[in-house]
Amino acid sequence: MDRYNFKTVESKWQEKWLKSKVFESKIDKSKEKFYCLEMFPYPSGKIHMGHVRNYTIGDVLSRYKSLKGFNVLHPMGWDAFGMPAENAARENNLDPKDWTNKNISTMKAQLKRLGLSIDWDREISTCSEDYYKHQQLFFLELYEKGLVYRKENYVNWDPVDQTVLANEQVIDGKGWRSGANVERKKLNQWFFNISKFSQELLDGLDKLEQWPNKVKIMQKNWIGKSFGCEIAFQTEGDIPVKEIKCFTTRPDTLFGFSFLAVSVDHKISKYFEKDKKFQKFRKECSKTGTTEEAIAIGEKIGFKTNLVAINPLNPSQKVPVFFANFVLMDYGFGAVFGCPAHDQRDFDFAKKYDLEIKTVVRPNDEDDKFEVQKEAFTGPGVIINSNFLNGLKVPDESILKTINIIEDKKIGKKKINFRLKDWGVSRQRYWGCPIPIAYDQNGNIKTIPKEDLPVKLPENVDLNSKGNPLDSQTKWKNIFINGEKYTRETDTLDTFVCSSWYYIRFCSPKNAEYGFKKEDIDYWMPVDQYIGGVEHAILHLLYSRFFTKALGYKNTNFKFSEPFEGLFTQGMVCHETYKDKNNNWVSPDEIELVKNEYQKKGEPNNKIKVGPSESMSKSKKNVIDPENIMNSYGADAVRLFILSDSPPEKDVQWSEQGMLASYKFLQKLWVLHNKIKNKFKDNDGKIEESKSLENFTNQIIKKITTNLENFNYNVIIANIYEIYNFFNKEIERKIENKSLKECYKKILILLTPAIPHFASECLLELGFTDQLKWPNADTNLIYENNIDYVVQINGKKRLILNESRDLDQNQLMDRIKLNTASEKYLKNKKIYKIIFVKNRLINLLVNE
RNA sequence: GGGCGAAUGGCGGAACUGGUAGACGCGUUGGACUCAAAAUCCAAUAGUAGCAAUACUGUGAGAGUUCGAUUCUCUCUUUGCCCA
Repeated sequence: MDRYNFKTVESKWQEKWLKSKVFESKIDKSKEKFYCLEMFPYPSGKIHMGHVRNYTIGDVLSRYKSLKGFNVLHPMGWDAFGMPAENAARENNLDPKDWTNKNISTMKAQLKRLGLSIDWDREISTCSEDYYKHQQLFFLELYEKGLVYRKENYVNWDPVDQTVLANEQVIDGKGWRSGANVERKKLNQWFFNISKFSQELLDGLDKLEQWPNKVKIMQKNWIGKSFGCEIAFQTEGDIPVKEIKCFTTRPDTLFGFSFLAVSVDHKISKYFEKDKKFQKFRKECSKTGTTEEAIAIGEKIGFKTNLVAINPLNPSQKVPVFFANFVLMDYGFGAVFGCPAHDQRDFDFAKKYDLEIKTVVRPNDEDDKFEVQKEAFTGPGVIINSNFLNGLKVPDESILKTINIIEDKKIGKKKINFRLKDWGVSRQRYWGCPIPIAYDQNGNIKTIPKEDLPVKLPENVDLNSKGNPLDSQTKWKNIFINGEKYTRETDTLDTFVCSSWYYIRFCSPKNAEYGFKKEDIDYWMPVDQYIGGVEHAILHLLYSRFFTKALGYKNTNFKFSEPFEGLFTQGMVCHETYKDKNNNWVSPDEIELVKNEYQKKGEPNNKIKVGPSESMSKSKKNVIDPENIMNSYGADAVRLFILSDSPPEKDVQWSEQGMLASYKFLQKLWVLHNKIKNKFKDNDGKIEESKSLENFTNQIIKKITTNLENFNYNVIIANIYEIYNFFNKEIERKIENKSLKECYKKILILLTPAIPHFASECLLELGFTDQLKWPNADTNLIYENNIDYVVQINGKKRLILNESRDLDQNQLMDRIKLNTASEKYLKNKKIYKIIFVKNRLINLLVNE
């Protein structure tokens, strides 16, 4: 008997699948569709284990749904624009396009080797003109709908990458890619008006029942709806400003007012521009980033003006007006009133500048003499020291009533504020989608005529120039439209724009006229199951939701409002980290185990320190290359291992031993398969002996089906091991041939989603070449006539009785009394209560 | 500081709507095969006591609800993620 040769089997099936186009998807209205999508990869060079995990999970689902009779769409493409291409091209003196396309072909071959059930006819790449020309058209359509605009704005500037970063691309005040300290800079930028959809994006979350709750909560927090009111404060001073508007969520603390703080970018700053001290202060402020986090952590500093603001509820009170670094122009009106007793930031500020701290809220369990001491009190309680507001319950009653009073007095009004800001999409980079805009001599915006699309990226661009390489492309930049001279926009679009609609393009990947065909998206959209990393929980998913809504805006033909019906976020692939005696990271294949201790290969005195298991990353060198693993063990074994060790939503720990075990298991399974194959030649089976086989088969069908439906893919692998253990014993007995054949065929179909090459080969060997269907569990065959009844005495398990099913309480009691083992528990004792659960257990409560 | 989640053998992890805790795998130990090793196969494997049948303890800690709690409620500890 041969060993299982994964090399020939796997490549044979991969060719076969490709040739017979089994994964090609066409609209078929007689069938229910299932659109399964995994987040498409960035073509960075080679696939990594994270991809293997992500796409294996998606493949298991696609294959399962397919066998279930769904018309499955399972496409793949490339998120091909972006900075790594530009950087790599610069370092190696290449064209980003060549670099990217080379990576794509490498990675495509690797994905094919994994045996994924992908419809490669639908492959798309965001850097191809066929893709981005439609994106440019969408841009113009959104511009016409008023959802795109240009404005001058402070931006997060990455001085290393020489580009603008969105707030969410700034982490700890540093650029998410370069790690450089982010600066503030004023630039003209293109924006998508995502904030117009704030409420809709928030409401839409409630309907996404198949999304993980934590992702919905993250998005909700990101959108950040807050309810409060705007208040106009009258001001006095020697500059011509009579009023400053503030937004607040705590108008009820207005009697605790002790200063008013405005952003350095507030319009009143123009009266201070000549002041040297103010200039210095402003510079100081620009050092702190613009993120909320940077502001919260950073020191609160202020610049006192000679203005005073009047408390509208208490006109005799006048307080100083400050410029302060913790107030952002983006939030509300760029001005807040300070109530130190009940806001920690204000409290810190007041301590520093020696301002009054007046307590106006007391906790429920304190009396009216309560005073804020070391920190602000922000909890619920009762309003005090506030004249006509006294006694109101904080927060609900007090806020609503105060807003009513403020509205009555006409000093402000109710207002809802969102934290979500418009999406800045301009990037000063070459390798991105060109923005289809030009400017006339006076700088007025001119849209590129639609018939002139796409605006192609120029080729042979010098990437070594500082800043945006497109700036120096004069030939490309200067154009004529209708005989008039214009200059092209040189910014390109954030690559998040490309990934915000690719799921739509997959429905009509070759449609030349437009980004999609209505017929196609009406059938395929929305995506039934989207699978990817949780790191995209906010940005990519929010942008995609926005893009769908923007395309549907003022467009009655657009039928869906949410792109992803179901979302699954998988965990990361981790590996132990290693450091040598010099504290340098060492990769797993550079070390060896000698006498229970790790050392660097061939260097007995270079001991290795084993660090915690962390997400695989090149910088920590704890990476396992999927290609090597596939060469040694084959695709099915890798799939088996990556699914087996942890639930898919949690991190999985890569283990060489586990990987090897999966490989060995397939060999064992192959031996078993051959035993079964030989058994078919015998004909002396008996019908009675096939009962347990049928019972087991139907039970395992039920288990695997439920586990597939619930994404318990690690348990499915355990179920497959159970199959092996059972059949390996059962095969030694005499089983009726017909029954064995039927059951085993079903079993092999169950194996198909996880280990498709192996299962297909086994099915073919036994001549099961008809259209395969997912088996249904026959519940009649699952129920056994005998049940293991659990007998508890005073809640403790004492006996297990195997008796016929459907016994009632009295019948079961009789059996217990007949059982000699029960005697010692029941002799001389009085049963005062019996709890009986049919076909399961009986609990006898006895007195001593 | 706020929100969400997690905690089960040496390890990764199972356990349906509250009903036999530890499925399945790794590792470990013993055995078979072998000159030997690897591979393979068989067996054992939560802890304590016992030759054994068996008994007691046991799902981060403490309380509560219940005939019965890994599962529900409260408090706490540790930890992860997100936001501030």
